[in-house]
Amino acid sequence: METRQAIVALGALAQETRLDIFRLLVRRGPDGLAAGAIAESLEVAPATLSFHLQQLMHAGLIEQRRASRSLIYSANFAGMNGLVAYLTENCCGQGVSCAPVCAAPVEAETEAPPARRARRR
Amino acid sequence: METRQAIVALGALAQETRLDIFRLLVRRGPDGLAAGAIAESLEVAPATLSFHLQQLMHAGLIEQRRASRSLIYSANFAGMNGLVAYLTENCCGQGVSCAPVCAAPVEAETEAPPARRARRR
DNA sequence: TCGATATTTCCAAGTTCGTAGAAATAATCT
DNA sequence: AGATTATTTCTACGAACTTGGAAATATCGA
Repeated sequence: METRQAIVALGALAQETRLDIFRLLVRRGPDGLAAGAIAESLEVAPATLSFHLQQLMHAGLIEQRRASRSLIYSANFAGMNGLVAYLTENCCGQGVSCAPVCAAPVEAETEAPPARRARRR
Repeated sequence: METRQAIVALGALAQETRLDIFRLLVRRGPDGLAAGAIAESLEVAPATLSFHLQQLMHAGLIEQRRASRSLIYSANFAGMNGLVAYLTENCCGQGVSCAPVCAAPVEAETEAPPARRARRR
């Protein structure tokens, strides 16, 4: 993922309503949710929701498909994967671990900065 | 990390100049870089740089320390860790993998890996 | 085709962000 | 103390963002 694209994705998630929308869709999984259902669930005006959905679409974080009259939105996990990958690759030190999910990311041999076990005072 | 804090951190990184600053500091490692050096390296006006540094500080993504007349800024890897943890936990499907570093997600602990014993959820 | 439903587009506020010149503050050196 | 260096704070302004009412568009059912 390029920096330009990462900035768009970060900006898309850096907004309360949009982050709520995205988290809702993530929890919903691949099935997704209709725009109307999202609007009702989060209590957002239709026009406002549509605006935010487009921002998330443009950021490559959600996908859209039509089911009859409804437009179903779902999280784009590949897109989110790309963002997390960008962050871990560009914004986390190589030696200094920044990946919380797995203990041994790539190379673990540099010194450990937060190693001192300061006992609680 | 709470959602409110995550939004602040995401917003801090969702800006070209600030992302440049942060990536520079990450590459620089724990030694960090003086404000003046950052301004020169990125060609940003001092007042503008100061504004962005405060945003990053407020987001908990960088740290500040004084060395003589200079203020040295360095990346806060723990803070970045918290952000990545929030994203993987809240914005990535459980079944659908979204962690690119390691293929097998291992019961992600909440935060603060090497610190004291982690709190139970 | 007509009416009903689901969303988007258009538009007009009000709000927040990004920028940088000038002045102020902090620390050091002679 | 006075001069010098390093950053921040104050300030202002244009740009970008957020919101939602009203109208337009798209699809479906009768």
